[in-house]
This record gives sequence, structure tokens and C-alpha cells, in this order.
Amino acid sequence: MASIKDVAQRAGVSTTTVSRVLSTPQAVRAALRTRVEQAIAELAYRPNLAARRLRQRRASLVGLIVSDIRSPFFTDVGRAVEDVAYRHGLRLILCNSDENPAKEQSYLELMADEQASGVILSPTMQGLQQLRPEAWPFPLVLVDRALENTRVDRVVLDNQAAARRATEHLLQSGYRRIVLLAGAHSTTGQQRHAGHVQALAAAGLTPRPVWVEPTHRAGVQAAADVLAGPDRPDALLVTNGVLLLGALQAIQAAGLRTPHDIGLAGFDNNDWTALPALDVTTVAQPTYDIGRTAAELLLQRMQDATRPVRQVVLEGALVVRGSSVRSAPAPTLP
Amino acid sequence: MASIKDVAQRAGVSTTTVSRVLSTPQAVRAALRTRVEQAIAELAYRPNLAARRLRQRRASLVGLIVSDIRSPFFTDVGRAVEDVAYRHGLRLILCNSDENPAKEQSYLELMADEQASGVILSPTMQGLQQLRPEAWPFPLVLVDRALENTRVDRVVLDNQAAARRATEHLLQSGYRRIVLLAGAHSTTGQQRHAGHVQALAAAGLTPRPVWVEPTHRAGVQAAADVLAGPDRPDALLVTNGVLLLGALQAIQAAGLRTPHDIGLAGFDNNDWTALPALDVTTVAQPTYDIGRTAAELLLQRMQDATRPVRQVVLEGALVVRGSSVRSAPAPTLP
DNA sequence: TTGAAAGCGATACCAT
DNA sequence: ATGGTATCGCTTTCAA
Repeated sequence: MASIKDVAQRAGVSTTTVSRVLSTPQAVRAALRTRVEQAIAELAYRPNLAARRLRQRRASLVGLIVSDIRSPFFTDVGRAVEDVAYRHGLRLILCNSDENPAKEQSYLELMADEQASGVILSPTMQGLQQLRPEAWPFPLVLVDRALENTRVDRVVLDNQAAARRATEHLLQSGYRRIVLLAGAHSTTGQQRHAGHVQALAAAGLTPRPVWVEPTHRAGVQAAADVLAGPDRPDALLVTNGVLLLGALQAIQAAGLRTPHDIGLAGFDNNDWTALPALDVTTVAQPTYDIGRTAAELLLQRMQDATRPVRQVVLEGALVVRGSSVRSAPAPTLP
Repeated sequence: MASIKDVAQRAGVSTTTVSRVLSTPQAVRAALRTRVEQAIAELAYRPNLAARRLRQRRASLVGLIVSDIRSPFFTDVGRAVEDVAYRHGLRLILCNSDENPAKEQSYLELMADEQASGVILSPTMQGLQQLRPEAWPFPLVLVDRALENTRVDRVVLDNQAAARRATEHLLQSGYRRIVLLAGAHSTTGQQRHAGHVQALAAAGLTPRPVWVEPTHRAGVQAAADVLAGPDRPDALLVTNGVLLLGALQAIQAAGLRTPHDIGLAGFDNNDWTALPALDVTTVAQPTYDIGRTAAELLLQRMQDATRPVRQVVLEGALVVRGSSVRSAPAPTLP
């Protein structure tokens, strides 16, 4: 493995010059620069990152810690972050906390140990409550989930508005006994709950939220319980894609059909929701924009640690499909 | 940021002793060790990984480079690899090549730059053809995709047998005009094609393979073309989960119903395939086992570079559901 | 069992 | 514009 010394020797210059060719080429005379570049090519030299980091005391590397790597939402966000990072010569390390606060903590420590230049985090609820951004040696940007009073850059969906619109849509379709399946342990679940309650209140209706662990299994079980219980709802609104699939599974297992027997709408416009046989109404999130914006916020923060904290709020788009639209229109409200 | 010097000073020992407490605690007298450990705790000391790597010339870190981060197959594999790596004090870096040979190459170089201890790779076809395992400074284990004659450890599915069984199942259900939608640019697609052809040949039937880019869009398009073309097939077999969803989309868009109008089966037992309204017959892969085995092969190779190359072949399980079973049984073959 | 000191490979300061 | 040299923080001989 060739080192900077070997390159210097071969080019007949000092290691300093080689280093400069690598970092500030315009500071080296063209003739010398060419010789160095040739030596680099001939030796297939690659700088030792460990040595560089040791000296510079930071790595050209950003971390993305997500709560569920399987979610298309986060893979899309990840792709956007990677695109931006790559264009700025930063490497991306992807970590999956799996909704586990201990794992999340461990990955944040990994990032500190690796001397990451910055981290984008989709925190667990517990992690968010304990989060002390200033305690970490890197700038932090939150995505998807955040608390109002946390003093840290973030980009989130207008969850409340999106849930309100989805609920209003269900009401307009004539559904009245709506149950909300809300993902537990996340701020998004709470905010979507708030928007849902808001819309119901405006219509003079009482909310019926059910809080569910954000797993497929739990989604199936909770939906099945609700459907089998007393006063079966005439519609379900589900606050994330995983639970939405679970709810649909339970609906079909119970022999019910959307939109007639039951209305259905939910967050995350995953591929399968568009299948004609399912045709599920969803709230589509601007996933790529979310990731791109988060990466940009991080880059700006890396350049200026003192700039004011920014929150970017993006809008979701309601994709109306057959699962929430009854052929016979509901009677108009008074 | 406290360094090993600070710890040594506080504990009244040399840096050598601190280093030993960290790596070989039993080589330090209990009394001293306790003092050092206390100093470490008081200063919240964390070793500088860059310095350690620079000295040791390798990182306690393994890479997993997958071709599609969105696939549940790879996220399951990733989880297994992470579990094993974590238990052995190794960190995992997850990379997504996105079926792009250039990205794959770039990530392999990243791993070399990071001085990774080992890499698990699901290669693109082009990457596989050019792959020179001995050219990398780390041991390599292939998952999911491999060529017979590559001299490298690997763990793969018995793709041919699985495709043969799936095809035999379709034949037993009475389907005769079967079209195979096969993912292009992958050894798995080719091997599954081979198993399919084998089963058809045994039944005296002519294969009708269609090679498709492994994206959702391309899957929809290809299936739509096949369904609208002359001599419409009576069944589709699809070699991966992404294309399977696309095929189902096209089937439903064409107003066809499984299993009567058309039979359907495919690889990857993704969550949505179990929805009663879809009920798609699939080949389930032992994803966690694949990941665990790959990680174990890598660890063994890291310990002994000279051990013979091993290939582990795992079996898939055919999950028969309604999409491929006609209510009226087919006439028995002669 | 413990410590002194060399050295890993790069960068950054200070000369020239 | 270029080079000499100290230095980043740790591990690893080697000696005691």
C-alpha cells in the first residue's frame, strides 16, 4: 500500500507538496502538479483516511440514522441525502435504529467515535425526549419527527394538516364512525392524531383513537380487534404505511370490502396501495424533498454553527382512491 | 475530548497500561486496572478510532453492499448480518449500489479506504463478471448472486430447484401456457430461468421467458405487453418481488383475475402477498439464515485466509396460495 | 507486570 | 511556491 511518502519520493517533491496537490491543487505550479499526479496514478495511491482523520480531527462523512430501514419512506429519504452528500464529497453511513432507543444511542456514539461531520436523525420518542443536540460533537438535523421546543434544525411534514385533510375527505365521503389507528411512540402519530381530532371536532364528532405499536403484526391485531368489537367503525384512518397494510389485512380477513363495508385511508403512498384490487387512498409524502432538504440544512449548519435554527415544514398530498369513496354519495351535512 | 494521555495521567500510569486495560485487561494487575477504569469513567474517555486504525492498519468494521436497499430480502439479510457482527464487536456499514456497477465499485473502494475487515456483497452482473476478490485488501463473501467458477465464499439460494418446484406447481394446477418474467442482469434470474425451463421440458412444453429490468415500472410494462399480446399466457411466474408487484398491477389493470383468468406465482414472500384479496403464491427465501450464514463465513475467513472456499446453498419454501390454484382441478396428465 | 519510545500516514505551521 | 518538521492518539515492540 503506497503512502504519501512513496508518492513524494517518486515525484521528487516533499510530502507537503503531495498533500497540497490533493487538497489545494491551485497552490502548486502546474509542472510540479503534473509530476505528482503522475506519481499518484502510477502507484495507484489512495490517501489513508485514518491518518487524515487523526490529523484533521474530523471525517468527511455524514450519518443517517433511521427508525425503520424497511420503510420506503426512509429509503427514499436516504437516497436523496446520499445524492446531496455525494455531490459535496461526503460519504454517507446508513444506520437502522429499529425504533430502539438503545440502538439509536449506540449509533450516535458510533458517529461521535467516527468523528462524523454531521448526522441526520429520525429519532425514537424516547430518544427525542432525552436528546441534547449540543452534547454531540457534530451538527444534527432531525427528519420526520421532532418536538416543537427542541432547538435543532429539522424538516418535517405538516402532519396535522395532512391528517385533517384526510379526515375531512372521509367525512365528505359520508363516513361518520371513524377509528384512527395511530402509531405509538412517535411524534408523527401524535400530530396526525391532533389533526384528525381537529377535523372531527369541527364536524361535532367524537374521536376514537387506538394507539398501536408500529409493526405489521400489531397493525393486523389492532385492526382485527376494532372490527370485531362493539360499534364497528364505518371507516379507518391509519397513520403509517406499515399499519395500513396490517389494517387492510384485517379488513379482508374479516370479509369486509372497501369502500362499502368500510372506508380506508392512510399515510404513505407505498407501491402496493395503487394496486387496482386494493386502491387505497393515501397521504403521499414528498420523501425525496424531505431528504434533500435535510441534507442541505446539515451542510449549511456545518458551514455556520451559529446561524439561527430552522424548521422546514413540507406538505403531504392526499391521493384519493377507491377505498374511501362510496359510489352513492353521502347526504350533505346540515 | 479526553485522550489516552489524560487517562494515563489521571490514573498515574503510562498510556501503555491504559491501552492494555482496553484490549487485554487480564494482563494488568487488578488494582491498577481499577484505577484506570475509574479514570476512564470520570473523563468519559472514548478511544479515537482514527488513531487506532492508523496504528492497527485495519478497522473493526464490515461492509454490506446490497443491490437494492428497498427490498425486504436485503433488509432482512442486513439485520442478520448486523446481529452477528455486533456480537463480535464489529460495526456494520450498509451501502446501496442500486444495481449500478459504478456505485458498487465506488463502495468497494470506500471499504478499502476505510480499511474494512471484510465485506459482504450482493454483486451486479457486471460487477460479478469483473470481480477479482484477491485484488481487494479484505475478505469478501457473496450473497444471493454468484458465478459457479468464482473462487470466493458465498451463500445462495438453490434458485434452480425453487423455480423448478414453482413451475411444477403451476403445471399441476393445470396451467400450460406459462410465461416467465425474469429479472435481467442477475445470476438469480438466470438460474431461476434454468429451473423453469427444466420443469417445462420435463412436461414437453416450450418456455416463453421475458427478460425485464428489475424495477416496478418495467415489471408493469412487461406484464401488460405480455397480457395484451397474441397467445395470452394462462399463468405468469415472476423471478423477484419487485417484478411480481408490477405483474399483479398489470393483471388487475387488464381486468383479469387470479387464479381463473390467469395463474400467478413469484419469488419473495413479501408482506403484501399474503393479503386475502391478493393471496399470491410465492417462494419464501430464508433471508435471516442467508445473512447469518454470510456473516459467519466472513468471520471464519477473517480468522483464516487460507481455508478452502465454501459455498452454502439454502432451500426456498414454496408458499402455495390462491393465485395459482384453480378451484376446478386440472385433468391429470397422461 | 509495567513503562519508554518508535511509528502508523497524513496535515499544518513556519520557514525560505 | 515549496519544504522541514512537529503533531494528531493510539498500539506495539523492547527493555526493565
